Amino acid sequence: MPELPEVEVIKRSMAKTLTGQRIIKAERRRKDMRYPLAEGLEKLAGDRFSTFARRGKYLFCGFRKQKRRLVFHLGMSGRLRITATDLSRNRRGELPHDHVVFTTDKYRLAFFDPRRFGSLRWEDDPSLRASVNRLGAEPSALRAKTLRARFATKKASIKAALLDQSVIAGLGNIYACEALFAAAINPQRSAASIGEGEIARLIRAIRRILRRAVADGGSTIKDHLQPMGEAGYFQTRFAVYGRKYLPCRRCKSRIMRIVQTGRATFYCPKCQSP
DNA sequence: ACGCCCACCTGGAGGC
DNA sequence: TGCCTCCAGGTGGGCG
Repeated sequence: MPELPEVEVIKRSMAKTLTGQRIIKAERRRKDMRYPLAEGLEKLAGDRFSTFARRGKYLFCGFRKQKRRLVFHLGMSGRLRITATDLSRNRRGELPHDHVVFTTDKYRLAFFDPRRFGSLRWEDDPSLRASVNRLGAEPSALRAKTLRARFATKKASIKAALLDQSVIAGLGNIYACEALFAAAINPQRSAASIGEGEIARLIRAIRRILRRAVADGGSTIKDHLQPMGEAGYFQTRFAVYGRKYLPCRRCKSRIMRIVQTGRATFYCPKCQSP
């Protein structure tokens, strides 16, 4: 589910609602996720939520007393849900897939993830640190020169390069497709073939798309909801993603769907001609 | 060393 | 209604 804009929207909502909230209870309901869920959450009882930060698709959550931050990754289907009460529970008293639940004076925060590709680890967890250390530049900090140098040695397609988190942190399948359309670059071109002017255009396109997506609350296709339950609306503005055979918004050609490195790529063959 | 395939899971959609 | 197949906003281990 969540790429950079969704994680950013979730982070802002959590910061607004949870900062300073006193934790009454933090419990792990299930630990057999892709990575074992952080241990020792019960020590957070009596502590308070303090800071919220994002790096790539990782969400960092800091506390007043506990030195280490907790780090969420939402995988494909992860959500963070804030409810005022426990009304969200079913007859048996639980929502299935609420793998971690924080209870504060006012709220219940649940880490919900049916597919269990997500993770919740302490920031000093070796596997988490390795992943975060590998991350490339935040889109806001991208420099044309360094990006071009990075692409120059790649044999993969530009689409695959944009999904490589060690090059740019935070882009996923939706926003990679949308950025390539906005920059009028064919997704099958090799990363190394992207020229100076195109790199500059691509960086501007990435920033513009991400900024608009955040402003729209992210993209809600099936899973993503903001913590308080609101949908995102950027999906209504998709130029190509999920629009196979629909007319291009710019030139009316049919949008095509191909598969690159196992992922669907949507593009306009005319606007993004090779 | 890099690029690609695949597994890791669940659930929704669509076909029959 | 049910059953089957395909598909999905990500990541990393393993293999060529």
